[in-house]
Amino acid sequence: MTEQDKPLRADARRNKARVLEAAEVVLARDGVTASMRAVAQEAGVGLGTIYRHFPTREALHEAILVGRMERLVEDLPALIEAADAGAAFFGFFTDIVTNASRMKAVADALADAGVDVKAGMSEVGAAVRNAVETLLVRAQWAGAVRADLGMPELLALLGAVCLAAERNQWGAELRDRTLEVVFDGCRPRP
Amino acid sequence: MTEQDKPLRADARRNKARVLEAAEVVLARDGVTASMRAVAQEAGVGLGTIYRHFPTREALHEAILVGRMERLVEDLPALIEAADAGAAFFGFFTDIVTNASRMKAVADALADAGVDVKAGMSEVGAAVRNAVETLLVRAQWAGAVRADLGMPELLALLGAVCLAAERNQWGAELRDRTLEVVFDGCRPRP
Amino acid sequence: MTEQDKPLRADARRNKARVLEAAEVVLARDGVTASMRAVAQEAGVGLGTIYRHFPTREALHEAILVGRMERLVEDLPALIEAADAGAAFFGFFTDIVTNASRMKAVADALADAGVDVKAGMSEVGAAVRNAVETLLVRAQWAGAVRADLGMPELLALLGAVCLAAERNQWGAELRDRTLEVVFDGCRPRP
Amino acid sequence: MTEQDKPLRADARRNKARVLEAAEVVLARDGVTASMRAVAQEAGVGLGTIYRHFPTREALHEAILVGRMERLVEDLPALIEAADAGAAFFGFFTDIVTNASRMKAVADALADAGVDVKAGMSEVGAAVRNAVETLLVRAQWAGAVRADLGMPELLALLGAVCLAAERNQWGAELRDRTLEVVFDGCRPRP
DNA sequence: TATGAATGAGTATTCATTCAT
DNA sequence: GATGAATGAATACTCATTCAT
Repeated sequence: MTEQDKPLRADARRNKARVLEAAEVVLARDGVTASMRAVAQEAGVGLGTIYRHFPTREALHEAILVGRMERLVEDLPALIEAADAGAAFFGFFTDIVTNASRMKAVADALADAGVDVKAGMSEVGAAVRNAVETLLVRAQWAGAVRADLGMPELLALLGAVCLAAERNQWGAELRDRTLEVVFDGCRPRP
Repeated sequence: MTEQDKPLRADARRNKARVLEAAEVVLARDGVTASMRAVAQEAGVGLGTIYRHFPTREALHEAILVGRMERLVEDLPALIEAADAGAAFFGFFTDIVTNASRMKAVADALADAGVDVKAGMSEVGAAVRNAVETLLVRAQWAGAVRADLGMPELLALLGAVCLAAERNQWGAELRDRTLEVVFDGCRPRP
Repeated sequence: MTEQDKPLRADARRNKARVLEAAEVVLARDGVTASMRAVAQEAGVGLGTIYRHFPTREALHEAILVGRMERLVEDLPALIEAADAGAAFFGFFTDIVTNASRMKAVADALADAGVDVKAGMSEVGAAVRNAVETLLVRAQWAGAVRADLGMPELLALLGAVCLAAERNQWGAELRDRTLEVVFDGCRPRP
Repeated sequence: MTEQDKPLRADARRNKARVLEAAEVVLARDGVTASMRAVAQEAGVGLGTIYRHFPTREALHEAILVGRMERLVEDLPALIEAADAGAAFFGFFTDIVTNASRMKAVADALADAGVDVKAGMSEVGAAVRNAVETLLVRAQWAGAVRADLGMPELLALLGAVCLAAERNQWGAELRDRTLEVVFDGCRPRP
């Protein structure tokens, strides 16, 4: 049994979680240029502890991305089973945008549109894309979404709106009015 | 009488332009964290030359913004006079997005929708917004754009698509397919 | 509970001392414009180590001041108890001037006569002034110093001689001859 | 006739004088670290003009020193001829200290006590020292100053008091009280 | 294992000096 | 002669990363 396979001690696992949580808070507050020291302080651990769990700053950021993806995936199965496929599709879209401020990285990942996925994120990323595709196809079958809407432009749109909503702090009204335009563009011409 | 009123010497003006050009290239390449030294090297000038024309890194970034705005404004009068108001509207939208890789800041500014514009950019920013509004109203009068589309959501959409197109390096096809959805959303329901 | 209360690790304290020592040497050699890098090199530590212990250049300079003051204060109680009040007074004066090359800042502080002392130095500065006053009064009672010599001019003289001795690298002979003139001026007319 | 011998054109001479004057003002205001640009602005000339007259920053500073020395020398012949040699001696000392705020450099030069005189200053510096020595010797002959007071300690004292008076902004009263002590130290024991 | 002290390359900015205009 | 634009070495300070305690 190599050292890599060893399960983490309880306190080590707890520390890893605290670091991740703190990193999300600090990145949200200070932006991508937030320092490792700031993360350590927020987490209440030493700098070395961060580096024990994440070998580089990049690795920590990537771990946050993966975490967000995983949380996203959790909600998907229920939506996929929903009766109203159109409502599920548009609702999912709206949910993501509404939470865009905590989803910047998700937006980034979605906007990547399948290219250039970072190592370690391929599985969960693929899971998300699969689920989105399922939502899309079901909504198209149900006639709620135009048949010629492809995944690339859907992901591109979703990513774009998330990015802008987070960056420019869209209010609820602006978000709803903007999404209404986008959704109308997604609906079949009558 | 002050130095501000004096026109720059020919070589100084040339250098200032080179710095701005280089800064656009370097910012596009390295992101907002690009160093002043990198800009100086790209421009082929000394570090001091940058600081002669732009007292701080912030000032340089703002100058880039203003420059982009100004270039944008130059094309607007012709569009406003165009016969086909709908084509002018959608064409302008497409133009901006097509050049989005060099227009990140424009997107920011547009999306800001008039809020928190840096000093010195208010005028040109307002000019752009005015022109966009004219294009919108004319396109609505011509029946090419739905009547209930307001400026806030239009600017939000425009900003979002620009931001994403620049950030994720959309290819021509992805861009066109995505814009087609957005444009359909802007058109009146038949 | 805070970091401030924690005692420094042994090596950290050693490094802090080395930095202070090196800073004294370098400031004496290069003047107040000495660079932080020069201090780091003299101390044999990295630049960052200096900044860990002293957040700014100003803070380092102030720490040197305080350190010198403290060393000065250590010697005072014994002098104040000395049998020969005149010898104690003139001896103290001579001691300070003799060490003037490492006491430039003390001179500044003394000459300031209580005005404009940096925060954190007021206490020790006041202690020095109190002790000097005690030495003076006792020497006057003992008839070794003229009764009309006040603290302001005493501190002014002390500061002046220290400043010049440090600045112009007085040799032992020049210092002694000069002090003899000053001391004669301090003695009562027979 | 080489270029070096050519007398300066009237405007050039005027500019040189303006630069010197401005440099005195700026150095007094900003200290020795004052920038050449600040001097140029105060003088109302271009940077290049300064460098036409003074090849380096050092040269400018030295020129200021020489100028101050020269002004000092102008007053000396009258003092040397004065009837009361003691009054002349102490009066000269007081005058210098009184003007110490504009005499910092003089103080520096005097305090050098004959060592390390900068090139170009040797003549005027020597003139000053000669005159001071004459004042001293005459005062000693007149019995107003103790016979064992040598030039080195006299210059050292003078320099010290000037330095401190300028640095710590002595008021008139503090200056007079302090000088009284020094002068008493210079007088013969009765 | 956890800590945080140490490191030093990298950043923005200033300023003496040169030289084209 | 005068100007001020250009230069780039130098400075204070930050921060990702390593490693002794």
